[in-house]
Order: sequence, then structure tokens, then C-alpha cells
Amino acid sequence: MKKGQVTIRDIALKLDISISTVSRALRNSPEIKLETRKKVLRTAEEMNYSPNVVAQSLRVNKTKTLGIVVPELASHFFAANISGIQDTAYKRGYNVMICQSNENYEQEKSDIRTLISSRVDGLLISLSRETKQYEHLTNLYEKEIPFVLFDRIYEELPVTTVTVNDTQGAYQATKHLIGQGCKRIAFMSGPEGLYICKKRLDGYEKALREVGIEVDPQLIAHSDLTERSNRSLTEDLLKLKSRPDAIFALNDPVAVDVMKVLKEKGIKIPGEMALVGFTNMPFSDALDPSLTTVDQPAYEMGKLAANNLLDQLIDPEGFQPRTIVLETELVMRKSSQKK
Amino acid sequence: MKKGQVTIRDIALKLDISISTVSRALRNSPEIKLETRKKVLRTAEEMNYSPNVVAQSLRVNKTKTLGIVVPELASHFFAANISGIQDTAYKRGYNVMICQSNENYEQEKSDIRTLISSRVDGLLISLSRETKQYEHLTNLYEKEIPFVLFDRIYEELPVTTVTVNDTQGAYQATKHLIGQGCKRIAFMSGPEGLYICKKRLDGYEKALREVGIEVDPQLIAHSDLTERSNRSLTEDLLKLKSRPDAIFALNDPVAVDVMKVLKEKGIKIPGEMALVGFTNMPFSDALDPSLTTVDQPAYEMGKLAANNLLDQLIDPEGFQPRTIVLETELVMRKSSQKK
DNA sequence: CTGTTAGCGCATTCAC
DNA sequence: GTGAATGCGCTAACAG
Repeated sequence: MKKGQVTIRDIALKLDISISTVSRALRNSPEIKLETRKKVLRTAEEMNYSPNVVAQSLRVNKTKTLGIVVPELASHFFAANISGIQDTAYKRGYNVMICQSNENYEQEKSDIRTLISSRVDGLLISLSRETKQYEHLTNLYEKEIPFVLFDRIYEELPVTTVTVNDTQGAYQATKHLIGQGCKRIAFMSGPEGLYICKKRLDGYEKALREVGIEVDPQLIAHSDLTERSNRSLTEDLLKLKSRPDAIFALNDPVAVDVMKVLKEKGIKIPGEMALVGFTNMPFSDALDPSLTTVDQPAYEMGKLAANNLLDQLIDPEGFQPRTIVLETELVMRKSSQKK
Repeated sequence: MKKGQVTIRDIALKLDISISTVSRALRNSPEIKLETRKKVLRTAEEMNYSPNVVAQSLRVNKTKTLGIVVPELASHFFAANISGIQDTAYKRGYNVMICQSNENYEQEKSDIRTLISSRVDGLLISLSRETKQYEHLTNLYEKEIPFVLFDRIYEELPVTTVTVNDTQGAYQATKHLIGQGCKRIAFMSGPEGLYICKKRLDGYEKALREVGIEVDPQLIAHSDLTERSNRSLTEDLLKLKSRPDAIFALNDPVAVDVMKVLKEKGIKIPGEMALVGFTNMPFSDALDPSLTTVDQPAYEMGKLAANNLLDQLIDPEGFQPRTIVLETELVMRKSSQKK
């Protein structure tokens, strides 16, 4: 921040009028003579005036910035979320401040603390995979700091949440595999506590039960989502006496790791093993075979989350928490089509 | 931002001491009695005090936040850059405020204006592909607002820049293709004005000249980087009487589009057409054939850019602009190996 | 070691 | 329609 920045005081001095007049003129207050306003606007322009948002924020007790906490930035899904949030916020005159928890609970708490100190007007949060306690969220709630949860949510609080219909998506995927004639469908999941894992497991089980296939715990793997873990669990699945004929992966990155192992072992996809992912990340269509997956509208999620938070900020009284669930869509490609 | 936030005044009142003592205790000023400090810290904790960074910023004329302007958030390369910046900033006590220009010059200008209004202490900027004028940058420079350019840079200003050695990377890639026996190597580039396009073209040409291959303008395509453009230009290359036997793509996303067209046409990769990308994005190794590419250390770039900006902020006198060029590394995979 | 005072830049009463 | 005065929460002289 430069010291030399011009202030409304400088403008007032130059025009020999009062600070308050300048302030009013700049804010297009109706009580200012058109002439004066024009004069002020012009000299502001000339002097290259740029309002000090920090001072404004202190004065009006609002920063017009949203805080974002995501597990990770360099994941396409979250990047797309943030992109949606940022575009929306910008359009409505808000800035965004971003923190990543790096999937770490302590970091997540610290991020929230930092953003609160920065007095963001509201928060958009997607939980880390380590997060199993939620005092930091109840705390926010009690302090009446507006926040919205998205994707990796916590359900026990009356706040707005935005997710995709994870259960439905997993159901569609599993149903599709069944339709392809698969009998032993494995689910390569993530950490058991994670919201999306639970929901997707529900959908997976529902689809199986519906056609009378018993859920076999051996076919459900809980990866910690590292490539190492994804790979070794895939190998474990392959070692089963009664090997699966399909794998439904928690998300596309996991599916990619599974695919790599299958290819290395010379297992034909989808012939010997059908494969379905979740997310529809870019380039999932460029894999070979192209990856069947459940499309998750990440940008749209970010947009919705931001718009709902902003609505709440603008009209706190009229606010009612919403549970927004976006529908998913199965994108059928080659990795699962046996016919 | 909640009205109910406790201030140092509240703490002072409760402890019946002065505001400044509280302030000093909180900041671990050495002139405060240990006992008082402890007392203050404890009640601050009890009262759930969170310092008002806005007020601090106004007072000290520093916000401890960095502004970031990137063309796009949902691109892995920039997301990884930002991740590096964010981690680094956070470690050194800074926040980041992020804007995306969406590859639009006007938006880029507007983003910078917004961040300046927010009084960020410094900026990290990667230019949009539309940016062909640079007054907004010279303007920043004249105002003495510290900023660093990365990846998509402008060279005519004495500011710190961080890039990879684009020329060298392109040279390595082309050299490698030549080594594989390719005789007619096409370069699928992007907008001519873009820094990285110019630099990579240099490397490409250098490698060709070195072995006495004449640069054929027909083999150099300038895509606008949309899938549509990438595809149609690929098709154009295939229609040439003297068809290329290799394509070096500006980056991995372009390479993916090229690969799709080649596969659709049944052209063997690398047999009939070798292919090399640039970036080493995630999953470029999961493509089939796996993509030979030039690795670009995006996270590292962000880290370096942030650290250099922060150094400049902390010691403005001792500051000298640096031109930081990271070395690239050719990652040889299947899409280019004929032997 | 601690308290008093001033002021960062701005929006907003309250006067006139 | 405009100006003077006040204070947002905090830090930093200046006193003692």
C-alpha cells in the first residue's frame, strides 16, 4: 500500500470544499448539487483517486469480502467451485479471500480464525477430510457469522448447504454397471467419515439391494485418497478369490489411479473390469478408455453457494437456511460399456 | 462481520486497565509486565477476542494481504500457482485476495483497480491472453505499488518476473522429436502476442535450425486456445500435402485436443504422428498414449513469486527486481517415443 | 511499566 | 446543499 494515495481530504483541499461534500458526491448522494458532484468526480478522476476500502470497511463495519476455505486449491473440482464463487461475488461487488486447509483440521480452524480477523462478511466452507469435530462451525453459528457449506458439508447445523445429490449419482453409476451385466461391483471409497463417502456409499448400496445383490464388505475399500493408497487397494481387490468385474470409484482422480493399475496388469477395460468415476473432470473424456463418470456441476455449485450467502448478507432478516441439492448426470463413456 | 465482536476496549474495561496496555500486551510488547500480559491474554481468550485486522490495517497503512490476478482459476496450472502463493503467504502472515480476468483485458484492469482499492500490499499478476497494452502495469509501477509478474509476463518494466525457461523447454521438446527421427515437426501455438508463445516459438525454431531443418510457416499454427480452434487447426495440419510427422503443442490441454483428433482419424501415436505437450498437468501420464511433455513447476513458481514479493514488501530499500527463470524438464513418455 | 492523546480515511449525524 | 464534528478499532508517540 502506498503512502502517496490520494484521499477525499486531498480532493476537498484542492476544490476548497469540505470533506463531507466530497464523500457525499463520491457516493452519489442525492442532496449534492449536480455541478459540485461533477466537479468532484472529475478531480477525483484527475487525481487518480482510489477509495480506501479499508477505511470504508472500518466505518461501516462491512468489508464486502467473502472468505473461502477449501481443502485444496489445485484440484479441479475446488478450483471450479472457487471460480464460480469469485465470478458471482465480483459481479455483486464483493471480493474473495481464499485459504486452503490442505485437508488438515487444525489448518482449517486457523483459516477460519484468520478470515474472521479479516472481518469477512461471510464464509464459504468445504471441510477437510480430517475434520471430525465441528466446534469451529457451531462457534461461527453462535457468533452469528453467516456461512455456507458446500460439497464437504456438516449437516447438523441450520445453515445453507450446497451439494450434489451424491446418493443419486452413486445410485445411477451403480445401476448403470448392473445394466452392463456386472455382478460384483466394488466401491473404491475414501475416508469413512467424509460426507460424500457416506452419501455415495448409500447410493451404491441402494442400487445393489434393489436388484437383490448382497452388499459384500470385501468390495468396499476406504482409501485415504493418495495415489499410493488408491493403487494398493486396487491391487487388493484384484487379489480377491472372487474378483470384482466392475469398480465404481469415489471420484475421477481415484478412477485414474485404478485405471493405471488395471492397465499395468493388462486387465481389459471395460471387458474384464468396468470402471466408473465421479466428477467429470476435464480430460476424463481423453483417457483411454474414456471414463464413464457422474458429472458434478462445480462452477454452478460455487455460484449457487455464493449467491445464497450474498442474499443472506443483504437481507439477514428474510433469511432462511436452504439445503440445496444439485442433480447429477451420468456421462456414459467407454470405460463401462460392455455392449 | 458481526456487531458483537469484542474489542480491546472491552478487554480493557473488564480488566480496568487502559486500552493501550491491552494493545501492547496483545502484541507482546516487551515493556509490559509479564503478569499483566498473561492476564490480558487470558481474558482475550475467554472473551473470544479476535483482533480487527481492518482497524489495524487502517492504522498501520498495511493490510498484510496480497492481490492475485490470473487469467483463469479452473486451470490446473494457475490453480497450482495460486496454491504455492497462498501457502507461502499464509506462512509469512499474509492473506491473499484473488481475482480472475477470464482472459479479458478490461476485466484485468478492473481487477487490479479493485485490489488497489482494497489496499493490498502487493500484487502478483499473470496477464490475460488479450492483454496487448500495458498502461495498467506502468501505472502500478509509477505509483510504486509493488508487484511481481509470473508466467504471462511483460518484460519492459524493471519488476520481478518469474517464468520457466520457455525457450529452453520448447527447445528440449523439439530436439527430442528430432532425435526420434521426426522430419516435419509442427508447432501448435497460441495467440501470437502471448509471451509464452513467442518464447516457445523461439526454442522450437532454434532446435530446427540447429540441425539444418528449415522453419516452415505452414507448420506453425496459432490457436485461440479453444477446443474448437485446436481441433480445426489440427485438421488443417493433417490436410497439408506434406503432412507433419510430429506436433509440438503449446501446452497439455492443446495436446489433448490434438490427440483426440488424431485418434478419431485413426492416426497412430507416436507411429504416424509423435506428440509432445507442455506443462505436465495431472493425468497427462494417464492419457493413452501417455503424453510426453515439458514439466513446469507451477507450485514452485507461485512460491517463488510470493516469496520475492514479500521480501520486497519487508525490505523495500534493499529491493532489486529479479528475473527468475526456472528450468524445465522434459518428461519422456509414450506419445513421442518411436523407438 | 502504564495511561493519555491523537489520528489512520471515511460515512454520518447534526447544524446551518 | 454544505460544513463541522464524531467515531469505527487500533497503534504509536508522548508523558509520567
